[in-house]
Amino acid sequence: MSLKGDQHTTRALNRRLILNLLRQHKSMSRVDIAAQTGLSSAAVTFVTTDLLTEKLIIEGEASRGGGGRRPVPLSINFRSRLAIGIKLSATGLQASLCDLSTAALVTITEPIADTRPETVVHHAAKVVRWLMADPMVGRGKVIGIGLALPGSYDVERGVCTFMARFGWNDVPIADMLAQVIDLPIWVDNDVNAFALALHLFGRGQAYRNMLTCVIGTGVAAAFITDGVLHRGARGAAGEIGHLNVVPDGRPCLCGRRGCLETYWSDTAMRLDWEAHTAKNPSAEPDLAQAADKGDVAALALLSAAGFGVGTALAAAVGLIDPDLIVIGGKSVRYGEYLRAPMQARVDELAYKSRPDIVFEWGQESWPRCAAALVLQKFFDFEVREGIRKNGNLFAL
Amino acid sequence: MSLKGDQHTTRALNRRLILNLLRQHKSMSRVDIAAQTGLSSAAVTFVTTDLLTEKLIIEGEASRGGGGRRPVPLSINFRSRLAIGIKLSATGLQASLCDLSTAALVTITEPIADTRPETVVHHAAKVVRWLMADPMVGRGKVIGIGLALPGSYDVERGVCTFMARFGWNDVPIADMLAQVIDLPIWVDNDVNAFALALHLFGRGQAYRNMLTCVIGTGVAAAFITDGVLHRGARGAAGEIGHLNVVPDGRPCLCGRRGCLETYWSDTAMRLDWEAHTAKNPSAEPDLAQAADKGDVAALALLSAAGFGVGTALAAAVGLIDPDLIVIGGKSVRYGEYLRAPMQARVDELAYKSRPDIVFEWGQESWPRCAAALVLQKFFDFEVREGIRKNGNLFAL
DNA sequence: AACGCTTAATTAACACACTAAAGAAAGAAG
DNA sequence: CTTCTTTCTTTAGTGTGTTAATTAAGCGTT
Repeated sequence: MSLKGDQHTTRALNRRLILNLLRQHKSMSRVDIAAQTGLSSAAVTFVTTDLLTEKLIIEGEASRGGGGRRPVPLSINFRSRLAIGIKLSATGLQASLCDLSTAALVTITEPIADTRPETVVHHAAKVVRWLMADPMVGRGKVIGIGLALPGSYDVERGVCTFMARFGWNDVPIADMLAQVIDLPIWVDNDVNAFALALHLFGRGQAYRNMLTCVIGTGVAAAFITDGVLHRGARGAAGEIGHLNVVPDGRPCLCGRRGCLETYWSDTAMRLDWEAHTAKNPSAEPDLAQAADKGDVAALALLSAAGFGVGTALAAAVGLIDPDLIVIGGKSVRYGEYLRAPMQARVDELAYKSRPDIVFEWGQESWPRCAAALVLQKFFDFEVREGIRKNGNLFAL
Repeated sequence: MSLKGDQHTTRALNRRLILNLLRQHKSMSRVDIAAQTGLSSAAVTFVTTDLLTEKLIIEGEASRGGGGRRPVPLSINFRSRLAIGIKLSATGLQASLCDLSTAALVTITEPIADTRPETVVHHAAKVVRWLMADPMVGRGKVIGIGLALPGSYDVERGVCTFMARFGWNDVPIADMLAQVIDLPIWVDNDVNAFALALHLFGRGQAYRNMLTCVIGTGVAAAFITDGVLHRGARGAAGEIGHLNVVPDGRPCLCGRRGCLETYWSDTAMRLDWEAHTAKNPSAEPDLAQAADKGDVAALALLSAAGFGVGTALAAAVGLIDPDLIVIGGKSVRYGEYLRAPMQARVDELAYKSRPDIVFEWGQESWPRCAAALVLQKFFDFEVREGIRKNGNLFAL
């Protein structure tokens, strides 16, 4: 589905261009924007006055004392709109009210009784109502809800096609939420959300090709190709956790054996370490602290994990040729003990390119990534009422 | 680099939209186009009269006898422009004069004395002059030259970054050719060209996500993500031939050991079969014919190859989630003997999606794919003089 | 054969968003 | 205070789209 062009398209294109420019460089004058975009200064005035009346951007104080009228710095008014990001996991929901920079203003967690879609919808609606009641939330300020799922989501059809840990198959979760929440809802796979968040505001901002991987309950990847998140034909792209690494190895939730994530997910590593400490009562019970103390077994475990994940990443690097690899998830706390062997393995196997691996994760990363699902639409598309109903797809 | 919008952008967008619609459905009336694109019928008239005066499309005879004025079928005038595609390989050049459907009108081969860039440029220029002298070539009919290289090419910088078999490193081949050929020149990796050709006119036309793999002198992949060829950060995407499949295995041209293509490239299989027939003089010397005759060793070899390549493809399938896998290259002649075990292995390992594998290859595939590099620009961009110098990038 | 009905394609009137160029605003320097 | 410089805005003109009316082309009925 290619893009049809009319006047509104032109304006939407330039609006997006300017908004994204301001997102990257935090502040620019109108002439700077004109020079950077190739637009005439008049056109910049037209678009920016629109954005100013919508309060989406704000004018700063002119400074710089070189001769002539001083340029007025423009910057995005990050607090002008808010987004709610919800991360769904087996333990429950974690939700944040975020501003346009994905800064989390309020965060709450909500346990869920069971994993049925109806239950999830119920709790999600409750969480949204709670966050919407915050005094920061003015009329029309929240532009949408982002939901990040630990499973496959088909954006075209709007259904969660598969989520092993929840037993979901073809659940139209977006529609179900839309029945109880009167706001635009954007759903996607959680690692896709991570990739988008990094591309919009994180380390990946400067790069057009990026590979991301989250090591937590499982191991999953996602990647940005030429500045666009690649979701795959059925929204199933980024699968590396179920790569077979040991023929006839440990049984996996997916029903097969020897999958990578049965060995090198954060959960698997924690269980392995627990088994080790059970046999060696003198060992430090926390893997990260044990590594810090120089425990040889702990270092060996993390080194093996780095080697194992690095091997899988190297294959992905050959295929995708990313500028950068970003790792997220709970395992990020192991830091260099995990990163260094991973980088070494990628460097060893990589043929033509050797991208850097960086670790990036925080307490509120998941719900912030979920909020990025909303912001992605905001910065990439025209934000208007009815965009969801508007049939004009904006995909190239 | 996002797209700036002005009047010309709008027209270019709609022009491209209509041109691509006509490329896919071979013939459509103006109302059909209007309905499909969402454009008003007036706009369609404007654009199509432009295209008609440029002789890019032609009106057919109205037929259909249902009441009312009969629609005039429009279709692309495939012979109105021509493109020259050149495939470079260690043995020499193969070049074709192609029409807009990549149909090869004339094909020639030219051996090269050595693999130095200067030599290649010399022979390429000679081949172009020869093809341009064809009586079919009218003034301004040839819209460009496409060159497909068996190595990595960085489209942004315009240099061949790496080509092992030729000993090339950072060779600015496009500029070198531009000095002796006065036509727009588009260079890319050969497997990328294969993927583009399939996406434009081959089996991949209906799909937005496709994985392609060529099994010939080496083994290499390329993929289309969301309708766009993914080239990677340094133009090095699609590497699978140098995946390590046997630790400390056969030595490879790349300097390492155990690479996939040292076992399952067409060349490697042929050599293996030659070694086998040397020991078993009664065996059929041609591997494909031996398989046809039911030779157990031949079938085992092809089956192992299918298993080996299938294993690598399965990893790529998990990552990319393609609609379809298309295999090209000399090995396509082994047909089902190779395809069936390959498909079986992908089906076995694939987690969420099991795309079909199809074989597609012909005598003139390489130069036709090279010509597709030119046509891609033609159908994706506005065709105008000076497009190469025009700084307005058209990438989303 | 004339007339009306239907569908396709074109034309006319208007709207919108850009560019180019002139003008206004805001500060610096003489 | 005037003049210069630079930024930003306004105005006039162009291109491309939309809607609505018109013309074109064929079929069927009287």
